[in-house]
Amino acid sequence: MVTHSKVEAILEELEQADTLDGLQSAIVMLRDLYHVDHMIYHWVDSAGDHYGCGTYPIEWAQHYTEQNYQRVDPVVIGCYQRFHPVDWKRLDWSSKAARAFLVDAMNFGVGNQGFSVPIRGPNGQFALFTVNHTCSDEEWSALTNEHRRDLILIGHYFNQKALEFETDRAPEQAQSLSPREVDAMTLLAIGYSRAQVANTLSISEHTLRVYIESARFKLGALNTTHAVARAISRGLIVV
Amino acid sequence: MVTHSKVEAILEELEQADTLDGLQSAIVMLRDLYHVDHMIYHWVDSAGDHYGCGTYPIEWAQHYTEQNYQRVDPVVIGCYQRFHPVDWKRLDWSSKAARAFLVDAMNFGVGNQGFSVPIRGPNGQFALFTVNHTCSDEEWSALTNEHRRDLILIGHYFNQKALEFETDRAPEQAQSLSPREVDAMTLLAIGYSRAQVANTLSISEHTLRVYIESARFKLGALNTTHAVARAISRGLIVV
DNA sequence: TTGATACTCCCCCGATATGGGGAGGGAACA
DNA sequence: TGTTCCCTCCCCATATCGGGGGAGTATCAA
Repeated sequence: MVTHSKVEAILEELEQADTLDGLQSAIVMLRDLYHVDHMIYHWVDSAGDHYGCGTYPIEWAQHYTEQNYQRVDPVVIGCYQRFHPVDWKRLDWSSKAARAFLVDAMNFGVGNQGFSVPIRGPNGQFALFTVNHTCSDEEWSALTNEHRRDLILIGHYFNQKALEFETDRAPEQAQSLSPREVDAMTLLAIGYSRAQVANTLSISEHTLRVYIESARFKLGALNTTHAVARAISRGLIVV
Repeated sequence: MVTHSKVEAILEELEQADTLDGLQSAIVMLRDLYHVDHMIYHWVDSAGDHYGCGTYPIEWAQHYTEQNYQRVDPVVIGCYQRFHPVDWKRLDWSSKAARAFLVDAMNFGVGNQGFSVPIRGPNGQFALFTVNHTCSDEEWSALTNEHRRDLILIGHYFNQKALEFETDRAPEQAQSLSPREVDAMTLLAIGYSRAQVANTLSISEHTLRVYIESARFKLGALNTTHAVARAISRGLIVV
């Protein structure tokens, strides 16, 4: 049983943490406090830079990365489309790749029950805070119902800390797009060709190119598709 | 003073709510419970469709919309770049437009103290949950420190409800992509050219084209950029 | 067994996008 | 009053994309 004062104390301590080691030991403490097998916090993004901490065996974490499992992991895919925390049982495990992934995970010591909190930050940052355990459905349901709100808050504070540590990675984030650039990106994102976009905006195609290049530069993108992708995931345009 | 059991009760009730009126009356209750002048929940969206409820005078809400104040509102701008809730005093009010906005707001009965929780959902959804009051800095600081976590949670549950009501805006079912198609879309989304993607996946460029075309077909996309944009906004890939 | 779905490979060619330049006017901000 | 950013327009060469063909493997499920 976890009392609210305990949760408060944990959050206070989390707020004080100023090293990555502090987060790692915090998550171990949390796991013990809630009497679960595993607790994990990690960033999700297709680029290489991962950040996370938790109690999964390192072999599994490595294997996950090597296999690029986030591409097929139903937890990642499912949470990315949701706002509320979700029990793993409610996710879509029907695909072949998903079932293979699950078998693999359990071979590495991942438990049969899971509960994950999706967390979103500025600039399209996305992270997962997950609790994992081996037990019956009934026990798990009782556990998650009781601690759901604690877990939301703890995930939130965890993410706050992680953002503070990783502040160096998003230095020129405030780069916003000009109205015309937003127009251009938006129309490209809905499938218009350059000629169509230029026509829609009633400007020459040459002018349009300037906007696209400018947006590409601001977004640090390598090409138009990349720029549109970044604009969407940073929430600069809505499609 | 607000006890945790009260917060729990509120959250429970919030979860039960099934009408917009339910949210409106909930927010009035919350305002009274926390003894503040105003409490507001609203979506922030560059497009036209607003959604929100709260206790600001309707004149102010209308005026805000008419003046397109979200473009200059330091609360919106500041929260959009932050993850943690923020006291209005810590925002940047230095611009001329911001000061004019503030004067206008206070003329409409908006209090001098504010505390806003940024909330992010899938597909770039962004909302604000705000508490507003008139009092001294010391009182306000005590109030926000005491209830910060409650407000994060309440904001979260409010948003969850709002998303449920607005579920109609995301009707299209996600036609899932094959692992290879996900690979292709993901690599394209991070700026790789067709040749680079093919090389990275160790397949011929011709094969890659088959995947891209297949994904484009499944996503109903007109070109590669469109396909990537759809894959991202439907949560099929993570960038 | 048959059918469906993924995954892999190959040809040609025209349409389109990209990247490298340069240049001028206007609004806003300090 | 100058600097900075935004909007607008232009040329050219080449890399990339998109559309049209066709064909073989493997796995899984009906």
